[in-house]
Amino acid sequence: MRDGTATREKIERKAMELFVSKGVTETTVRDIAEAASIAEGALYRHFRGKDQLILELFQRNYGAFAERLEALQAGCRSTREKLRAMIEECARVFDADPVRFQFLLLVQHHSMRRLAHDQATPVEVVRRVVMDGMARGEIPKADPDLATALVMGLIVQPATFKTYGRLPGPMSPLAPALAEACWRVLAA
Amino acid sequence: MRDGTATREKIERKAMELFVSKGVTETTVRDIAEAASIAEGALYRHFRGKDQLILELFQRNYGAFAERLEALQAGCRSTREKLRAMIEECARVFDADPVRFQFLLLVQHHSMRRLAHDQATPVEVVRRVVMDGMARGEIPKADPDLATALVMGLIVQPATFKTYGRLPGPMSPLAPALAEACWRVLAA
Amino acid sequence: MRDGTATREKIERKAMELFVSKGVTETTVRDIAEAASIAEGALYRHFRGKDQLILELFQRNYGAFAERLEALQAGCRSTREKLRAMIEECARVFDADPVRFQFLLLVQHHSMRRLAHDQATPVEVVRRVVMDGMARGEIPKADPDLATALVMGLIVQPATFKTYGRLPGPMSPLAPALAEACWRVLAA
Amino acid sequence: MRDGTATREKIERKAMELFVSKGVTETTVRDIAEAASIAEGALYRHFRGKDQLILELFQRNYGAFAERLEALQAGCRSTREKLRAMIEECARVFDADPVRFQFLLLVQHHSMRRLAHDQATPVEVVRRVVMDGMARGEIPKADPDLATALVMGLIVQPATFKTYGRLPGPMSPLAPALAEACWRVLAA
DNA sequence: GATGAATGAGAATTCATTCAT
DNA sequence: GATGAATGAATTCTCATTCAT
Repeated sequence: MRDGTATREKIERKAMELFVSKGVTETTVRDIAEAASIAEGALYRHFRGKDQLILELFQRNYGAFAERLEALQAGCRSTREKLRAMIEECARVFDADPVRFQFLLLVQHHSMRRLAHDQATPVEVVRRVVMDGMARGEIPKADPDLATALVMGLIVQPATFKTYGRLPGPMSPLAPALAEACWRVLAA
Repeated sequence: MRDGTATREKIERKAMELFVSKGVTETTVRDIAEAASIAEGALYRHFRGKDQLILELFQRNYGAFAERLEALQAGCRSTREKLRAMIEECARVFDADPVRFQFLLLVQHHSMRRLAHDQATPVEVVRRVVMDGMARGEIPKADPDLATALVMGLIVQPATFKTYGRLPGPMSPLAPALAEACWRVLAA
Repeated sequence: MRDGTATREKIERKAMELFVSKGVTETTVRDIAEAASIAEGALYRHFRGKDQLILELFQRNYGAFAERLEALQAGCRSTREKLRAMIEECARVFDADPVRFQFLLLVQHHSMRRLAHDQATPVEVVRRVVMDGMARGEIPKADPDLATALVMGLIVQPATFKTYGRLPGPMSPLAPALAEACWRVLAA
Repeated sequence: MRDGTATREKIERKAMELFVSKGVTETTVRDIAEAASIAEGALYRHFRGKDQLILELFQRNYGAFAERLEALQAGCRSTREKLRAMIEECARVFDADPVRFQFLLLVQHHSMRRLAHDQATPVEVVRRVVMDGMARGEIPKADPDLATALVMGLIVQPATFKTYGRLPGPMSPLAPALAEACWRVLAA
């Protein structure tokens, strides 16, 4: 294996899977190495340590996710469309790679503090869309943070239910209903 | 502290505080013992071990919380009132003892599996209220699990925002707005 | 073993012995634990880690040694007597506990930086005696640092020779010769 | 660098620098490879391993140093001149390449055992000069090992002081004073 | 000859739990 | 009942060395 990139990606994937299924602290470096079929020490050629692996995994995915949401909302005219587009994207990501989505949910509070201050986050994108909607009069004025919390809750909690088997099947078919729920919550 | 009960309660309280502030795995038995001003070994006089402490803490509080919600909803006529009463109770609990509320949020997925199968949970209480509402025609028929997820999201996410400082102040003043949001989401 | 003091002292002694015979980095915590007949983890109840063990061992012994030299020189009238008293003490310490002496020699440069700045060192005591002697006219004026180096060399190198078996027998019988050598080097 | 010799020399030099500044055990093969701008594995093309690198470095330099001292003393008539010439050479070597000098000081005890038994050492050269001086009546008869230790101390300790910054400037200007000190120590 | 990914045998350290006092 | 020293297994991480490319 001349190219370490393949190993690195295998580590990342297996690590995310284990973090999600067992918990971050409960997953040992040995677990990850075994799952990736490499020796324990090999991991350290690719990541400075477990912490940095977690952080890097989080930063890259969280940032990319935020950017995708940002691009999507920027391509929509109305606030309602923006919300729908973002929710659809969330559902798409969840279905395409549930582990990735759950990983972000899992470590977000722990890794958030160590995030670069200028890095965009999905929550901030949602918050900005909500505030813009209020500024433009498309949504009645209200506490933007509470509104953001409500929108996030309507997305995150169904995803959590799906993760723990309380809701069966893929997420995407629910997207329209979630978008509708968001709109009802925000609209007068 | 002539009575072992006082020590036991101190252990429980300090343990919850540490679990919430540092994480469960990150909190050591020594941490708990120090915070409770007892020797490490003394903890084992009151609990079989760390795991059992966590489980017991979770079971008792989760169960009691579910019972309170159950009693409240049973005392209300309409589904709308039931929801409002439950949300107010959640907010009250959060404000009265944020640590306890956050602890339940924190370990719910981890400890859930080991829960006695017949034990009631807050989620089940909410789910039953929602289903009853649909059966009674007070709420339009829809997927009851999705509906439950949405209601839970509208409660849990604001609490999470408060926990991480994204939303200031106590939770109770938000209760009416959350109840209203729930109703809009559930109603046709 | 209710009292941890005995264990602690056993750790300190065995650690010094191993450090001197194998080298500091080459001595593992397991080596020390085995030599002290305790489990590896037990060491950490007495010392925060290997580094702190080394530092504490050094600080206490180096400081105590400096104080003994200081007290001895203070009790002497002339510079010549001061030097002789200090050299005799060095030889006595070497003979009474060669491991301790060699340990100080071994880690002095490594641990010196982390020494509290106000802590006295044997080198400083010697340097002060030399400077006083020059100020009082008992020794011809010269570079005090070079003079200190020469005196130290006349003590340390024989000790090193003894350590590596180039010089047999105890150190104390050599003390008069070393004191005489010092005086010749310093005197006009 | 078309010639492997250049690479080998770069490895040797950088290794010595690192050994002196960080310690031998604390210097990793990777450290050396990085400093020498080669890949980790490439080092093994030139040396069988880290240990052999150290040993080779030591043997060659220690032996060459001994030979230089031997040649110098052989070219002098009196013991006093021999000592002066050797001390001047030590100072010259120290000033020309302090790292090399310090490296020898550093690993001498560690590497000494593995030295070929017939290889000359600087200590032995000094010892022979001292013994000859006694045999010839130029130095009063005394324990030749002790005398050797004293001479070595008067050279090594100032070098150590210089290494750790206790004595400023180059070593060569001190040579006459050191030679004088040696003579006083040895002479009746 | 060079590269650097991979190995695997430890290294230091942590921590739930036990147990002598 | 309480104490805290001791245990021992597990964890993260290091590093000399090997080897496929």
